[in-house]
Amino acid sequence: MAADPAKKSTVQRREAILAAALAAFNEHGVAGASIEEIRGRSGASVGSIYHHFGGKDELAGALYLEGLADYQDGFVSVLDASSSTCSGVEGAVRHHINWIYEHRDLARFLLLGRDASLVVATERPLRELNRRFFGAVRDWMRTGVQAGELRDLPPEVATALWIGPSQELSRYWLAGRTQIDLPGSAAVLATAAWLSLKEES
Amino acid sequence: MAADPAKKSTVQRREAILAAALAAFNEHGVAGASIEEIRGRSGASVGSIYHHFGGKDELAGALYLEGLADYQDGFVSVLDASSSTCSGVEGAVRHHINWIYEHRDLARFLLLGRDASLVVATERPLRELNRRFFGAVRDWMRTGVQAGELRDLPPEVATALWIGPSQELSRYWLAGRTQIDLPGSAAVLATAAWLSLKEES
Amino acid sequence: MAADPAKKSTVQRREAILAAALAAFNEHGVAGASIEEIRGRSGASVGSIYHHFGGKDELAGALYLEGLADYQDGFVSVLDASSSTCSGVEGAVRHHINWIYEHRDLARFLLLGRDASLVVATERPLRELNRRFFGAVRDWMRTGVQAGELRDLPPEVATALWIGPSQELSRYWLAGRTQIDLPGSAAVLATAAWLSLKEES
Amino acid sequence: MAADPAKKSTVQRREAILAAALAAFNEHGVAGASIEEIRGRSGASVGSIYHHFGGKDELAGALYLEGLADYQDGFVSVLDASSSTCSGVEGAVRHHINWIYEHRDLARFLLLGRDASLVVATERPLRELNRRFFGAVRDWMRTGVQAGELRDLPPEVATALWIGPSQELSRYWLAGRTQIDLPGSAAVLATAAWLSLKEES
DNA sequence: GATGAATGAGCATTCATTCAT
DNA sequence: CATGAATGAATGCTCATTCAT
Repeated sequence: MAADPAKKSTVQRREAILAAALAAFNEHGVAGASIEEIRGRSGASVGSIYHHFGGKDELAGALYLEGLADYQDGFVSVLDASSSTCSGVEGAVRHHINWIYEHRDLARFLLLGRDASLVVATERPLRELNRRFFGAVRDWMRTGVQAGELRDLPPEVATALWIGPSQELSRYWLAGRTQIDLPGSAAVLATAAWLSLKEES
Repeated sequence: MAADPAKKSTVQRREAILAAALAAFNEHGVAGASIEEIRGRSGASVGSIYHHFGGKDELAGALYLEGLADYQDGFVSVLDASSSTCSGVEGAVRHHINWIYEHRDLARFLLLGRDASLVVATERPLRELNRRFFGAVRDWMRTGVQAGELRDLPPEVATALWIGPSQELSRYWLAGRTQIDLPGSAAVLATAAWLSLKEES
Repeated sequence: MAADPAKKSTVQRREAILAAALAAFNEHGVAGASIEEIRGRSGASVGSIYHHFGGKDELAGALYLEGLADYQDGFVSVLDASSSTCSGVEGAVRHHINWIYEHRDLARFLLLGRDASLVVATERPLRELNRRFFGAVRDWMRTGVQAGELRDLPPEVATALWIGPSQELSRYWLAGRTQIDLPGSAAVLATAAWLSLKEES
Repeated sequence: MAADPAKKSTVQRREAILAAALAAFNEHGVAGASIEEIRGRSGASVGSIYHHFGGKDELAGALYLEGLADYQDGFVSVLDASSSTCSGVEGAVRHHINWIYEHRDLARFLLLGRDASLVVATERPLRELNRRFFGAVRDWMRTGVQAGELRDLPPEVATALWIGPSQELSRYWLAGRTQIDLPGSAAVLATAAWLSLKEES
């Protein structure tokens, strides 16, 4: 018997709910979006949403963690695949710009929507995710420092110099200033990042 | 007749409400904070809050606009008082760091709390405020560009390079990473900003 | 200016809610009654119910405690006013029957409705109420025991012999067996209680 | 083929569900307990519970009727086996105390949990059960009255005098006053019952 | 200006019940 | 007979806002 094409699989249902929630959260914020809206957008029933995610905050948490993990995985992959310190620094900037450009809705949620409820609902796994990511990044940077190619800066300062401008420009772009050419700015931002981080010879 | 020391003046009442609202908004977000909590923290009555501000969103808007205006005024003052392009760029970074360091609660609200409801309640005056601020900053930069001292970049990109790293580090700091030495990082960030913006000779 | 007769005072509002809740709880149990029903019966708004009582369980608790306190006060008054041990024992039985007969709805709630939620919501003041009541009753009985007029029994057993039959008959009556003549049974129950409790000479 | 030891027989499944339901009902009341909790405690699936009992109210009804029938059967057996009116009256009291002592969870459900929903779900068979039981008891008492050994009292009053004190003490005990010696009080309660019911010579 | 009781729309969440597998 | 995902009506409760005093 062939599968009923009108019937969604469990996985499809889950993803439909996530997509609907992302749109609703971006429009009204997590606190401002109602389950009813997510229900309507996703085609799922209220009970099904609760069955899959347990509650609105957990739903927001799932979105946040999935998005963050995807971004961080890509970032680390770029570093691992880089042939030089310079290309690693610049490649990470390009990945940053690129990821946001290609996942704008998710990026909007990650960068602009930091709601108070999120912190609570995802604290534990979020910490773990960040611990691993920042650990990996710091290890990579330390190698560059020891090779005399990167300035020896506090990790947070180095990260801010590296990603801060891209992050800031992305926020402008995500907030709706459509006249910004985000991908077109990647080269300038990448070069500037390397200029800020490299050890002066 | 002597003033009743237990009776707050109108101004004091207003400020008590603003302070209470700021704390509540930072803890739970604008949408998550209740008038009841602000009432309790401020010692004012529900009616009094409505009398002074008209509603929760307007209260949030007042906080946002007051904070933003103060920050922007300081920024422009630094530029106006600077004796050189370099000292203007670096001074603005120092002002940024300094203002956040000295107004951390307000800064937390401005940088981390961007709630959806705010946009609606303050759209008009917010636009006006930003229009003036960015106009003044662009004018100042244009002068530097024409003098051959600043790179000719799209305004948003220039702003991102200038303030992005400080903004990013401030976010880390405001989010609670207390091991960060924010004021101590000002010099590095200021120098890096100038390095990113100055026209290569 | 005369008071608007259509406007209920705060006290009247409170009592209207209590009366509506009592009826609803007796009909469907505390868990089965909805706030909506209490709202409809009382004429108050949902918010007003919450303003006055804080929640459904607290509302049930308030009813329970007020009813119990009234019953217990009457019981102790009878003992205090009795001229002899025999008249005290018998008078208490008559008070028991009489109180239930005259407060049948409240009695139904107290005797038949013991919901799980009640225990939690009223635990502390309920304990205190019972502590005082049973303490007073035991003191009174102890005097009778020392005078050689009452049997020396464990307090719970004495109470059971004293009030148990009246309680049981009241339950039948409250449950709806309308053919029972509750007041008319008081004499028999009072005499039997004294027969069960008095020291055989 | 050998039976899978991990697989419960139909009867075992049924009893596991009944036991889980009894515990859940005693903890939260019938209205307050959820099928989900019963599912978790019993190890059965939601569907299985519905297959065996049809619904929550029917489940509660089955527990109630099974318990009541067992209690009543024992009561009537004691009367039938009694060699004298006195030993019948006293034996019934002892059976009452004993049954509750040995079936405390079931007794708690029968005596303390009278929920509104029960009445509806079990009305018909419950009436029938009680009709037979009270009919048998009244017949037995009538014989004693005609023999001049028992007082001629309205049946409900006689029942209240007979069982009321035991019932009342049992309620205290079931409610958790663990310092009560229930079995040890049987003799006193039995003697008192006979004293209350016997015709004065 | 200040107060706080009253309002009632709106919302998250629960839960009995069904049914396809 | 067993399973558990799906359903959606029902409900307790919150909270911004109003307004008579």
